[in-house]
Amino acid sequence: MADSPSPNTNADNPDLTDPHAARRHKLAELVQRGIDPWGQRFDDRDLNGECRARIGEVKFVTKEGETLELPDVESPDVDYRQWKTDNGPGEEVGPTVRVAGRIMLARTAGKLIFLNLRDWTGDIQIFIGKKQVGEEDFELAKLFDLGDLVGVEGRLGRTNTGELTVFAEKLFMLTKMLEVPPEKHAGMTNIELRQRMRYADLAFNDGVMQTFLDRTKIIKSVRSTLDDRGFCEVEGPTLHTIPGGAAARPFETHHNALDMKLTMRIALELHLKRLMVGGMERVYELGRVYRNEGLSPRHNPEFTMIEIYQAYGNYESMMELTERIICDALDKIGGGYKREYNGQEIDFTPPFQRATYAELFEKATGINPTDEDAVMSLAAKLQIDTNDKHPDVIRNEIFEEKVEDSLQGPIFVIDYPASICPLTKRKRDNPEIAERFELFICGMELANAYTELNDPDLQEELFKTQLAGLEEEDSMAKMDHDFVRALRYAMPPAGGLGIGIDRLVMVLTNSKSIRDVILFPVLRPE
RNA sequence: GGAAGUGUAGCUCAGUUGGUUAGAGCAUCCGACUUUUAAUCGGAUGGUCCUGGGUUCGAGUCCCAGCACUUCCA
Repeated sequence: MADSPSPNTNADNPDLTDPHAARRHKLAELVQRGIDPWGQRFDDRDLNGECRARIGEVKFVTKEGETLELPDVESPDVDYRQWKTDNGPGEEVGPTVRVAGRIMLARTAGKLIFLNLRDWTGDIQIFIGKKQVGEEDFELAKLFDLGDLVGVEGRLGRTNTGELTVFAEKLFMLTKMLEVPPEKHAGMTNIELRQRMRYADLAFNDGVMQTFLDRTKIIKSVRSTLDDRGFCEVEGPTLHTIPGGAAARPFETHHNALDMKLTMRIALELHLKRLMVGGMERVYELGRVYRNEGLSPRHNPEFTMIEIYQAYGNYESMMELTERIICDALDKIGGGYKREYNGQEIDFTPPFQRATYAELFEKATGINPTDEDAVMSLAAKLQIDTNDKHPDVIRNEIFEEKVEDSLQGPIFVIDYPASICPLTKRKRDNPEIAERFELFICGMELANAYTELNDPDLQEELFKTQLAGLEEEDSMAKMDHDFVRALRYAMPPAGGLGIGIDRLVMVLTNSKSIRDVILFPVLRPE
């Protein structure tokens, strides 16, 4: 692939029509002229975005010395050439700037070169005229290739079409690119290449940088929402001796000095609850968890989640908090509460819709979920394996198949069957129902919250009860004696909330795959 | 784990029923052009058709196996 240099690159007589060889040749040419192809300090520069914001400082000075404001060329009514004809002769005069960035496009027109220079605040056009920059710099400009990082010093102005442009006076080679850039219209579309070479994806594909900058904004926003409400961020261990807090298969590793098996964490829950016992009344952790499962557009083996615990709250408090976190994040990235995801309009205006597990089940299947015979016969019709399975497990498989995909949301599904929620407090008036909700958007589970179980004896009992029909790795029922001991020291009644950050970012940035919001998703080696 | 799809130049893609020397655009190189903006115009270079077998006079194309990716399902 691209990492093997072409055979022409080392030959004495390189084939200059080979793009790689041509770049190597120009590199050598730069060195020969005493120009460092890898650049030097240039941090006293102006960002392209700042330059664009200074467009108002560019004036038109007529031959008579009169200074005119320039018209707004963004307006379709303005023909800038005509405006100049009407007001000329004269020239545009703006402040001197220093910019740096990657050459995205280049157009030569005789003894002129136009560049589109990109930094992470956007693009700006560069005008390089042979007469204007002088022979030496013009020869340097001829050694520039698409993708090179260059610096330009010059005056801000406008071209005849009105475009804001840096009229170069001095050029700086900052770094040569030795690889060939992707196709300039289509970009790099091969999904595997984009993920393997995220650097090139970020540098050359539109929208990729914005998605990841939005991801950062969203995560910052989540933290600030919680910090503003007095929550304390902590860091729990990522190496666990007992993988707990979720139903998932862990990654296993080994500690040499202690000669013991360790597992990567699959959830944050049990350690955060220990901290609540210790008196951290509002606590959260935002971090990576690892689940040894298959890959899909919604699953990556390592992903980012946040878990939040609030003493003296319950799942109702967590619903309000969930809405607050999402709406604050939407405010930060802009674009309003009505957004498109996968072609559907999602309305995030709070409060989000709420419906119970039982009523959604009945609506989708026409069957009352407490009617065991009807549930069993439906399961048979759906060809769900019912052997040795607890009725609630079967019920939940039907729910996943018939209800979840159709939940466009945002909708809180509340009040789950208690037997599938071993870490959750039961409803006081109905011990069959757990105080739990899941937030669904476009059929995707985004958040999961409980009124947390804090009865140590009941917790111990639930750890011992393996639900019939569940594989061990699918069960949350893994005895953690220290956790039960912690509960005996009294954990306050509390609400707990977990949010899948990657999925939240997917929905808020309209990304179809979790791999579009994870910089370096898991891939097989090349 | 199962099914379907994809894999051709550095990148994006065509490639007919199996038939001459595998094409285009971008990029690259040469030439023209001092206000272009997906610049334009003229010319040139560039291929392990994913890998390995097989069928055939002849395979990018058909068959088998494998690899990678994508999507759907479990």
